[in-house]
Amino acid sequence: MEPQESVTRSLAFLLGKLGQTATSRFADRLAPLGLRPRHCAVLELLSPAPLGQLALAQAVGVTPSVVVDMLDELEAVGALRRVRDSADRRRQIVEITDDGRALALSAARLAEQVDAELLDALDPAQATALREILVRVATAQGLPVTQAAPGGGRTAAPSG
Amino acid sequence: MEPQESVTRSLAFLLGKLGQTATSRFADRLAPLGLRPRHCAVLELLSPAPLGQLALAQAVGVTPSVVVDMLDELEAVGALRRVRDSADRRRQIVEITDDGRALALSAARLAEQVDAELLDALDPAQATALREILVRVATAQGLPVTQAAPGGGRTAAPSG
DNA sequence: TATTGTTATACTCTATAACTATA
DNA sequence: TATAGTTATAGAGTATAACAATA
Repeated sequence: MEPQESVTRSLAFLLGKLGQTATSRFADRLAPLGLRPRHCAVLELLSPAPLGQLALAQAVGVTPSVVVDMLDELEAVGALRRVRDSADRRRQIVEITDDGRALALSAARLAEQVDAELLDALDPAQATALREILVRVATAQGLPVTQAAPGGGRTAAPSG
Repeated sequence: MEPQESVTRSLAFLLGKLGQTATSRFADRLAPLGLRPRHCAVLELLSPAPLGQLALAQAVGVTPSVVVDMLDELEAVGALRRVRDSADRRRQIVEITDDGRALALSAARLAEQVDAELLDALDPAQATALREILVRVATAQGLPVTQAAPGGGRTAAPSG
């Protein structure tokens, strides 16, 4: 890559500022649901199968103490359950509820609305390219990204 | 654009999480310089011409009280000067110094290092496409982006 | 002694509101 | 009365460290 010699045109800065905008807008739309953006990743990662809290923390990419708070809030809304592991009583298995799945779906639709706003300046080909590239970068950086939906639509995990 | 029905694959979420990563890494590299990411935009926006603090706040996209802090810190490092406007003594004209220009340049080089890390998973054409698209989105969203560097920007891809 | 989850705490970033000094 | 800048403060988001229960 050639020298840009400009911070405001660097990916580091653009992603940071754009991410701030995107997150803030998403949070606004999510508020009526009683959710915040970070909660959504938890729900989605729990969707295919239950997880312990430490595994969840690693998957979401936050520190365990943050998971405690998020789980408290999501449990209060009825989006998930903490079940004590009978085999190892230190562990809690976190399971998503039907309400949680419904919330995750609503959240995904709201995210699409924000996306549409952000993509306003782009033609469809660029919009598609942008999403593909970002998914690739995010995956390479170890960030939580759920499996691609085959056929471009539904999330079809090996449901449990 | 088709429904994704996934938050973690939405632009809103991807940009947020990626932005967080990018900003944090950039901040780490910037720390030895006594700068943080947001300072860099100030220096760059001041580069072509001095600005008053309110104009600067609007240009950077933060609230005026934040500008005060940033300016205090940048002034302490000798990166800029606040000059009282003799025509309107309420105003302060903010001017970048030679040291400030040098810092801005160093910062841009550090940003490039972070970019290289982030772009690791992409081929050159995708990397170029990503930057162009993000600049376009950021500009459309009213975020601060300086003019393209003359002579020093492109060549890499057979950009369509 | 190590590990799971929790609590307490602190730090960063950003915004709002009240204040000052000019106008 | 309005405006430029400042101060004080509060909120969200994240991280570290100490702690309880269990292994």
